[in-house]
Order: sequence, then structure tokens, then C-alpha cells
Amino acid sequence: MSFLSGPSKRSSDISNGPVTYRHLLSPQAMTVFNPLRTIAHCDIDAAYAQFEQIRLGLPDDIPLICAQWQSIIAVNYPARKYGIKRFTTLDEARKMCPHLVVQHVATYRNGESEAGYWGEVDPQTHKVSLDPYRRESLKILAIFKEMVTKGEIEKASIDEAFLDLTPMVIDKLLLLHPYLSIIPDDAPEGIDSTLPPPPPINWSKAGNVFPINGMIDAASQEEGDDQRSEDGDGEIEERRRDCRDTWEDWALCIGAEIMKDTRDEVFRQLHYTCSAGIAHNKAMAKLCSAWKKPNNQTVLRGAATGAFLRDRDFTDIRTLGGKLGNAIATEYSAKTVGDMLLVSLDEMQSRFGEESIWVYNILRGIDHTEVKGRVATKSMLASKNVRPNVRTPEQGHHWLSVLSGELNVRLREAREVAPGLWPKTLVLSTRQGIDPSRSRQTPFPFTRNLSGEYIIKYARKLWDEATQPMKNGSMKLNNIALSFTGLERLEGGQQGIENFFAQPQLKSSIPPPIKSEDQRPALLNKESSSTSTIPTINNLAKRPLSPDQTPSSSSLVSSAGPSPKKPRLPTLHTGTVKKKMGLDAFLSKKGESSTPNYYVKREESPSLNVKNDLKHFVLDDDEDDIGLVEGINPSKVAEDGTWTCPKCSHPFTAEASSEDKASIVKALKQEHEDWHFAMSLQDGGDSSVPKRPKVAAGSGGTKKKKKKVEGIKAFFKPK
DNA sequence: GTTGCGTTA
DNA sequence: GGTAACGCAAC
Repeated sequence: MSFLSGPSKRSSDISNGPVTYRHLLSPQAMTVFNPLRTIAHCDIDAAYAQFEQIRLGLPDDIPLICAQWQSIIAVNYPARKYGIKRFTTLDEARKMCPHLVVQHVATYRNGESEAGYWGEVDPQTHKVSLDPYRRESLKILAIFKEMVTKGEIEKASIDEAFLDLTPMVIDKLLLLHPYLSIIPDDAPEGIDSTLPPPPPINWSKAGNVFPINGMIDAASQEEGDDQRSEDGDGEIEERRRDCRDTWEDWALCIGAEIMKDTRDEVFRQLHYTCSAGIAHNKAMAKLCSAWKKPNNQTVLRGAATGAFLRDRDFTDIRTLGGKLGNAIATEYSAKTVGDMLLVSLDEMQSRFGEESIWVYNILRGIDHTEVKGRVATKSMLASKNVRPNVRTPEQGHHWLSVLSGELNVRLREAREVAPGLWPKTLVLSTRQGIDPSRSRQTPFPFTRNLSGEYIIKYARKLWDEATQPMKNGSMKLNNIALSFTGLERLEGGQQGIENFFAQPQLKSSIPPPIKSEDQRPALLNKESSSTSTIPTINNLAKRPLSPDQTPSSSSLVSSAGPSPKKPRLPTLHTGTVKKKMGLDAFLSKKGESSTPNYYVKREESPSLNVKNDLKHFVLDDDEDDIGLVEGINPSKVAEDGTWTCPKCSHPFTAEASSEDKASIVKALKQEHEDWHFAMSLQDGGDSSVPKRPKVAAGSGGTKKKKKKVEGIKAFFKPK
């Protein structure tokens, strides 16, 4: 695109000029720089709490919280009236509001393949499931798509989305003002002529319109410097006075109406209320959606962004909420956006590198990041903070089976909607204490016979690798997580994926009989996700934390502190000495040249049935490979394929042909033993494990790595 | 391209 | 506390 070169470097080119016919009519002008760009951010009010309220069929006005173990993870608005907050304890909350409804999130109970809501939950034996919420989230997304047929929709989290309303807004604008679609013959500059002045706007269906002169009602804002005159005439009069409506405002107003209709539709279909922000870009829309809550929306016009941003803590801005924002705050002793406005671009760039133009812009309400039409989810994580800590492989294996079971359910479910969906890799991560978590991954070969067992097979393999260095008894894991990444829809051959992947649904996690005549997917193309009929909004914007490898930012870094192993890492150890620092510093990792041996090189581990370079797409239905997992079984499945639990004498058998019977019973046995194990955990089974001093594996590597981490933390100290 | 880690939300 | 996306650096 022509914007890619030259002009796009200046933030002032297109968006600051007047709106022209080109902005309205030229497909080439539909970029992130189009002044009519209209973006909405929408989030569900106290999402989890609302989801539970509706699931339970409760009226809107009763106070309800959603709990996870002993913590509160969502508080609905009626409950907020009692002063209940996210960090209030359950007991306090119940005191503050005796008739409070407390609903715990769904959990998987041991050995069960489906999450549910139970009377009693125990973090030692249950695993939280957010699946019900993901399902609601998808329903909401579907309504967004139903209502916003033309622009991209980006799921930002389980309860938030960005919507690019621009294409719909432009259509509507042309519909409302047909004369705009005809460039007058006498237009001085043809398609680049400025549009005629717009008629006044009727904002009555747009929701709140943030006033240009600052806060009118101080509902959520502490101090507004009251610029406006005394008359006490309120919002209406204020609007009249600043009604220098522009075509950009028209776009926002139309966008707001679309958003209002969309929110109404969500409520009509699902009974969820949500709040939205409508602005010219993502960062402003996001801030804006939080302005009036719940069940409300706010429009931020270009002319009002100064007043809107000025007194705001700049770390409230998306992407500045972390270490980067903190470092900037420290560097300039700044708190509000207004404070930061005093810092020149040159100044910022000399300290934080060329890429800080992005920060400079966003502080001025400019953000060119695009709304990505995100289709499917790209990863699935099942994570568990284990208590008591896991100290033995057996305990580890137990949780692996729980996590595998969950992933099994989730992948299956996802495949019902997206046939052929399959993860490239399986990742295991573990954490000890407050150390950063460590992960190991492996390709995840395709199988028709997906099951919890199949996942466990690979999970155990990773486990063995990951815990290799802990063989000395230093194992004390407090978190275990298993995830699928690189989730993608494989495409089948001539028959089409639907055919290829269609198969009888299994109702349990028991692996079905092995089939050796499986085919493999014929081809593996990526599907293009962008199917929009309008021209794509080009990615011309620098992302907040985009690659910053320009010589300027790295070479300008002069480090004074102890020399880091990586030259790109700034090593400022205190905030007192000013140094140049690239934004990329925040991306640099703590990796070290001297890492423990076992991390330096991956072992040439025996391949997991990777038969050719199709790698993970290779079919792997060889259930006998389960044998590669060393059993912890004290007793064996008998030759007749039956088994009796030595602990509780429960007999197990299966109705199937003799070969299948054995493998089914094997699986049942594993599951059953896991259950016993889980029960033993409840009784403090962990305590029998002798405690050993932690021993660092390898040479001094571990220590060095740790030191480094702390060094950086010391500089980027959390608020 | 893969692996492992870090940052942000 | 449980998820998710994405980017980098070193293989």
C-alpha cells in the first residue's frame, strides 16, 4: 500500500486533515489512518457473576458473587452496593450482605470427565473449569457477528471484544447522506476534496457522549478542572455549545447506534448486560467502555480526548499497565497523561528508543493498532495450582491425568464446532515456589482416537524430561499446567475435512479399539481467516511492543551496571541514573548464556512416532505406546482382561472383544487408581515424602540465571 | 521452523 | 488463581 512508505511515518498526515471523499469512497483509504475509523470495545459487566446469575435463573437485582476456592472472582452490581469487592474475603462478604448468593465456579471432580457444580469443592481434589464461561463467551461473540456483519471482530478475552465498525458506519453514512457518494463536478481537488460541512448530529441514541470541556458529572473522576461556565445548565447545554459536529463525529454516532443495537440484542437473547466504548481507536475505546458501568456506553469524540485523558493515570492505558508503564513513570516522575504530555518526542526517544513514538501517540489518543479478526482460539491451557505441592512422580501423574482429561474434553468440544481442529504441540509447564515456570513441549501427532489417555501418553513423556533434574528429590511443584498450542484447522483431501474427521463420538475417555487402516490428512493448508469483503485495514501501525531491533534503540543503550550477557538488555540497577533504554528492553528475556546443562540442549529424545517431516500431523493410533509410560500399578490386568482393585476389591471388566477388553480395563484401572491416589492426597498423602534440600542441577548456571532475574526485577520493581 | 521464556491483560 | 495472545532469542 502506498501508506506503507513515507507519509505513514508521520502521525499527522491523514488523520489530522479534513475528511475527503476519498476517505469515504476509496477502498484504498480504508486503513487504520482513515479519520472515519470507528472502533468499539465491549465488555460484559461482571461477566462470571452474570453468567452464574442467568444460569441459576435468578433475577437481575439480587447480590451474587462468583467464587473460586476462598476467593471472589466476580461481584455483580447489586452486590457491589454492599461494598463487596474482588479482594473481599468470602466471610467478610457474607457479613456485609447476609443474603448474598455465593456461587462457586464449575470444577472437575476426580476421575470425572465432565465439569459440574457441586455442593462442596476442595482445591486438593477438584480442578476449576472455566468452560461454562467460554461457552457463554462464544454465544456473545456469535451475536456480535450476527449484528456486525461487515467489520472485524476481535475477541480480547473471555468477556471483552473489539469491533471494527468502520465498514458498517461508512455504509450507513452514505445511506443517510446519499449526496456524499457523488463527487461534485466542481470539486476543486476531485476525490481529495473536503466534504461539505455536516448537518448537526442527533446523539440521542448514542449513549453518553464525553463532553469536550471536561467532566460534567464527577461520577467516576476525582477532580475535573472545571473549565465550563457557571450556568449550571448541565449536559444538554454543554453539548449545544460544543456542537461543532464533524463527519468524524457522525461516524462515531452511527457506530454508537450500531453498538447500542448490538448490546440490546445480547440482552434480548442472553440477558447479559454489557458496557461499551466507541472511539476512533482501540486504546480509546477500551478506556471509554469503563467510563459508565454497568449497562452503558460512552462515545469519545476526537475533540474530547484531551479532556478525557488529561487527568487519567497513564498506566490505565492498555499496554502501559505493566513494567513499561512503570519504568516510564519512574523515569519522568509522571503519573497522569497530562504529566507525560510535557515530555517531548525527542526526549522520550532518546531514553526509550525510536519506537516510543507509539507511546507518545497513545498519550495523545492516537492508536493505529488494528482490530484483528480473530477466529479460533490458538491455544488451550489447563492449569492447576496444586496443594499440597507435588513431590513425587505419582502425584504428578495424577494431576497430569486430570489436566489431560480436561484438555480432552475441551478439544473435543472445540472440534464439534471446528472439525479438524488440532494442536501442533502439547506443552507441559511446571513451577516451583516463586521461580519462573519452566516448560517443555512436544509435537502432538494427530489421532482419530483422541482420549485422555492419548494426551497423558505425551504429557508423561514431557513430565519425565521436565523432572529429570529433580531426580535428586528437589521436586516441590506448586503449579502444573498442560496446554495445546498452535491450534489450527487441518484441511482434508478431496473428501473434505468434514468427511475425513467425522467419526463416532466416544462417550467416555476410554480409548476405542485400535484401527490400523487410518489415513492421514491429505493436505494441510492454512485457511485464510480474513474473509471480509471490504479492503483489509492495513497493519501500518507499530504495535505497542513491536519488534524493536533498530540499531538506534539498541546501539544507543549505554549500560553502566554489571555487564549483562545480552548487550540489548539495559542494566540500569537504580532509577537514579538516567540511561537510554530501548522499549525492547521489556521484551528481552532473562535468558542467560550459562544456563544449566539440561537446558542448553534438548536431549535427542526418542521420537514420538514422528515418522516423517509431517511431524505432528502424522497419525498416531498406536495405543500400545502407552506402555512407554512406566506404570505405577501395583497389580496387573489379568489375562482374561479383568482386574480387581487391591485397595477396595472393586472388580473391573468390559464388554468387548478380548484385545479391546484388556486395553479398556487398563484405562479403567488407571482412572480408578488415580482416584485412590487423589483420595490419599486428601488424607495428607504428601506428608510421607521426605523433605530434601534443594540442589541445583548442573554447574553454577541456575544461580546465575536467578541472579539475573532479580537484577531486572530490582530495576523494574513492581508498583 | 521449533523451543522456552517473558510481558501484558 | 486460571487463561490467553504474542514477541523474542537461541537453536
